[in-house]
Amino acid sequence: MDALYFKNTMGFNRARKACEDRNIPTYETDINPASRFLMERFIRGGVAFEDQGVRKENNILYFSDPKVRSADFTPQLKLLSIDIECSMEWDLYSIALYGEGLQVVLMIDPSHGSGSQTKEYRSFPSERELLEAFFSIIDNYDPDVFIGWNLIGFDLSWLSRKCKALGIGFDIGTDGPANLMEPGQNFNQWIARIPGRAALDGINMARSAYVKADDYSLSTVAHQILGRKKLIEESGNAKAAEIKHLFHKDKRELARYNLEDARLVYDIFEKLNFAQLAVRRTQLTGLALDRVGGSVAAYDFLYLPRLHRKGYVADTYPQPPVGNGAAPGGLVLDSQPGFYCNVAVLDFKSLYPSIIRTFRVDPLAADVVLHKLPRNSKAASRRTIKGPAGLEFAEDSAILPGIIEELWHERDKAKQAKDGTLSQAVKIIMNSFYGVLGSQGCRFYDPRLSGTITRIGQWLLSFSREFIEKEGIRVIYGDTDSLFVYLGEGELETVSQIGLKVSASLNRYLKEELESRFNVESCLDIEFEKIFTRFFMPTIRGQDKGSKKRYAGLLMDKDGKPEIFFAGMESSRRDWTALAKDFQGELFELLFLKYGAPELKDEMVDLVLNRQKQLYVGEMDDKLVYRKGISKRLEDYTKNVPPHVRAARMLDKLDGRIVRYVMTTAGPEPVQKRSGAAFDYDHYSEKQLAPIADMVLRLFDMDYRTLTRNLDQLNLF
DNA sequence: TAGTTACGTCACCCACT
DNA sequence: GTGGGTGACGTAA
Repeated sequence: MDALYFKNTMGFNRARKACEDRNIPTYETDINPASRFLMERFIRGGVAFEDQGVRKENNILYFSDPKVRSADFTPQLKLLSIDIECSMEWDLYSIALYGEGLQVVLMIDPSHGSGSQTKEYRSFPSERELLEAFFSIIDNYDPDVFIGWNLIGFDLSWLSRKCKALGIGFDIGTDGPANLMEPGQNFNQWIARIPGRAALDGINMARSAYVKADDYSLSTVAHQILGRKKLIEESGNAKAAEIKHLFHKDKRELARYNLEDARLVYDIFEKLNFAQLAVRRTQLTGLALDRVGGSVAAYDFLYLPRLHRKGYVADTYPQPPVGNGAAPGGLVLDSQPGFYCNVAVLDFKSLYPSIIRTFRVDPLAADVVLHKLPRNSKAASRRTIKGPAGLEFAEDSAILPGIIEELWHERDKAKQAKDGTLSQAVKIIMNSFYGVLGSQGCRFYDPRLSGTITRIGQWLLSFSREFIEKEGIRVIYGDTDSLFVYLGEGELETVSQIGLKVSASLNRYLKEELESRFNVESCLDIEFEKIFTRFFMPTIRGQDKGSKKRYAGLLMDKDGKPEIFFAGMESSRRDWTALAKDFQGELFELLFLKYGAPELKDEMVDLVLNRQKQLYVGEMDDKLVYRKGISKRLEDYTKNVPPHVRAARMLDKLDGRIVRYVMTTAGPEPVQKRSGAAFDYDHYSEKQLAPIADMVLRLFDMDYRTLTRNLDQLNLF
């Protein structure tokens, strides 16, 4: 293998083309040369420059052909939240800027000049003058990162187009104008190239940090995270109309609204530590601040330099697919439905990463065995490891286990230092490795590799289950890395001790068995994670068979307060109405807190009948909204047309991906555009209340239909 | 500027009664 | 009217 080095990208591209034309195979040619330069030097975020060739101009340092090396540096990023308001007709109304020690709204106001200017409210006669002031404020404030909500896809791209139309540079960088790239063939996102600064979108950050919300509008997320609401709650046309109204009638109020939005984004970033999370992920993966989500890219960045140091290079992506098709996923045990007291959850900590470590799962280590590749270690250490399932690996050639081990230590350190942000960043990356190996988008894709991980996971879960059952403890459910064990009646203290004892002896047993069966040192760790003092496992709707991935349980939270936890149930899904979710919450609160009390059954019947009655008399009208995502273009729903699509088609313009609609006697209607038809209470009773009630009522040999029909006959309403 | 599979539920559609 | 098949969605892990 020859390595070719180039002085510039043009030479690189020319040689690449020449090789392609002559059918000369090349390797890793898809890697961007700048990324290559950084990854081979293990530069991940922090860079040290040697001071030769440094020049300073306009407070900016320029380096020409400097020596660089990696450096440990954690910046405190200076954030600037920006938000624009504009008309549907493409007129700019205002821009709000919010940062530390800076809050100002720039407002278009042709009617008067500098009359009512303050530090926080400045008006301008034209878009051009406003934008020039905007650029000048940015220049003075000198932020590292712009933040916003749909910032790149909306605010920045809007401003970029506006600047182009006005014939002025989009001058928000430190050194030359910013470049906004539309979603196109190679990438499906808006990309902002801003010299000297980055742009981080709150929506992406929220998703990548696993913030769960019914939708990702600023309004919803701000309410959930900060408990604060936007000043204008409408959406779509109503919002546009309100903004237009304010612009013409009450500019100060519009400014207040505009600034509050910018501030909400800023506060969400502060509260959830988004900027620090992005910095930490950059330091762990080497990926640029604004693209830390790329799992495949992160894998390449960490893996390739180490592969080279072992004397190998990887293929250029893409390659024709290897192996045929499918790898299994996690094992999900059949559940034993019913009501329980004291169900403990035993849980493998970071199961897949610990399998990779224990059994040395690795692309190179597999190829070394499969293709008998040369190994450069001493014969004595040329051991191969074969676990309970899947491929065999050459221990001395494995790279990935070492990467995970390093990350594992980082995570332990982070936990010790109580750095939750770092700990979370490490966890996200460790967990992505399995997915990457099973993804066609990765140059190391091989379903035999991902399949080895999942099969060993399945084996471990079954093995653990058998151990626990041999101890005389019932396992009522399990999913991928968890076992739900029934500990029986008794004081919380007593049964918790049993749980702790079982998990400890299981850990010991696993260690011994893996050592003797596979000659490996176990990195697996099963933990007594929590205990539900009350637990409910539902059946599949309309059947007696236990359901999977759905359950409800009663936990004690940190302050010793009882808290109901729902997994997979209607309460944890956005596509059920508040009517159903609130009802389910109330039913389970009653069931769990009053379990064993003689009045439970009567109160349950009362609750069910009451809610139905309230529904029909209109007291629940504000809880009848469904939310459901649209994932295709509206005209592409051809096989069948579900209700949310029917509702969406009634709208002039879809505002976001999620449709909010209600069921009326005239069918589904979007909340933004009601025909005036009445709510279809029968629909809500049958589709939202009945299934929720029946799940619990069957414990008492009752059902919703009988209960409510009897009531009808008694003519109570 | 491409992490994965397993699962439950619903509405719609169509063949059949 | 019924019931099986399927597309779509959102979720667990």
